[in-house]
Amino acid sequence: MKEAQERRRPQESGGARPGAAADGRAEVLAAAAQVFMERGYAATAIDDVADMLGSTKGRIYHYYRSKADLFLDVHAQAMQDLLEHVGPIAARSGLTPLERLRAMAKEHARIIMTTFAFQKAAVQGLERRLLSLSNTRQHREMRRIIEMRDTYEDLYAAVVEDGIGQGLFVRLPPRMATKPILGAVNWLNVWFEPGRAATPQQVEDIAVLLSDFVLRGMLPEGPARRR
Amino acid sequence: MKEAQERRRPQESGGARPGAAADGRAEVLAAAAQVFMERGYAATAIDDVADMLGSTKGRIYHYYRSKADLFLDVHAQAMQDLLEHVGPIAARSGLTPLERLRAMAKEHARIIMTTFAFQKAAVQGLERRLLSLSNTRQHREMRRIIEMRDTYEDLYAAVVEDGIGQGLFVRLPPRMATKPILGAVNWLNVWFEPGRAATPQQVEDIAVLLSDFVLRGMLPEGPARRR
DNA sequence: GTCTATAATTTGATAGAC
DNA sequence: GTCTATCAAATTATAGAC
Repeated sequence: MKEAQERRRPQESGGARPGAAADGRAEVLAAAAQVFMERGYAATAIDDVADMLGSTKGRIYHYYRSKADLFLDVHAQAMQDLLEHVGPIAARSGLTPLERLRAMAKEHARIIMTTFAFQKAAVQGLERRLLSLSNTRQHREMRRIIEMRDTYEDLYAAVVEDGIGQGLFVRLPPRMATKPILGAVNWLNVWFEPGRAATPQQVEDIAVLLSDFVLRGMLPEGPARRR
Repeated sequence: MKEAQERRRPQESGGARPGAAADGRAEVLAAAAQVFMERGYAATAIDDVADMLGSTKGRIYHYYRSKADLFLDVHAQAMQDLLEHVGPIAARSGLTPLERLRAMAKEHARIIMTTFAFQKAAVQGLERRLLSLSNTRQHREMRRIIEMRDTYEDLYAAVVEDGIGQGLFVRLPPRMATKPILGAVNWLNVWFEPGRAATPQQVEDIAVLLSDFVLRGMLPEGPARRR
């Protein structure tokens, strides 16, 4: 049974995206991200999102036609955040593949921690569950999101390939190498708790630890290391 | 009716755990793992599990009193599989921390790929969603599962600490170091598709790639490497 | 733009036949 | 041990008032 819960404010810790405008639609979106993060897509009732907003369903259905549309928008926003911030680093000139990979992973980690609700909701919903959308418009939007995700992975595959070509990285199939790289960082979505340990300094430390880890994961072992 | 205590091995394609016996309860459990994996906990209807079994609800409710109990058992089984297989490696004598960490991660990866339904269902349900179990018996079972998970992480923290003590690994807080290690491997639950790429050789290759990656992630960079 | 009220559907769980 | 039938609750989405 669903307990009566007091209404909370939107844009609580973890739910707010910095720079998110305060128009109605964005407020609804942020609240949805928060609740999807906490309960997952299927377990979230539209009424839960309304409660989070301190309003009723009417407000949500004014901006979104369905729960699936709402979720798709959260997911799209999450992917766009990644592409917007990591894309420029991937394209920046004057960096070695080492510096580039490290900077990309570090920024990725930072985005997860600072827009946690969106990222975590998106990762949870990455699933086949939504592939069964019969609605054409929704299905197109989902294809677009999957494309964004593939584009994002391409950024990593490219820097890996570059690093291998320059003899800096271990020789792995670039597409395969992106799996542990993204896995090590994306696992933040499972263990990170924005409530505690969310001072800027702690976020920075975690981002550095993770990005250094994945960089070392791509570096050949030093000759002086014993086995 | 109360629940039986013992559980045995299920035996389906994606949910296959090797060494299968075929009692009714285990069949139900394996089918549940399969469906939970595909749709997630909340989106799974008991009728879906019944369909997977080619039967009706009655069969499921004969063995389990609720959907939550069914899920808890899938989760417990997944954790037990990890502890049973990786625990002995963590305790084996005559291995350096390097060899030990690599063997542990490799076995972990292998278990994910060979008991995929159980592992993936468990990772998806790691969530806060189940923490709101009011039922006392279920709540106790959940505490037990969380304890298993903590115990499992301890295995990695211990070998990391050991390796740091011997000057083999980079100096990181052991608990923090386990995050990217487990993340790189557990990310398999997101991208691996047991349908394709599931020949024993491919499973082996992936396990080696991932375990080598996490090992390198813990090794200090060689002195001859340019930055 | 947001609310109340409600229709339509799904679903967890139980009872009792066989 | 499994099935059929059914209920009670929850939930998505809509209609129309304000």
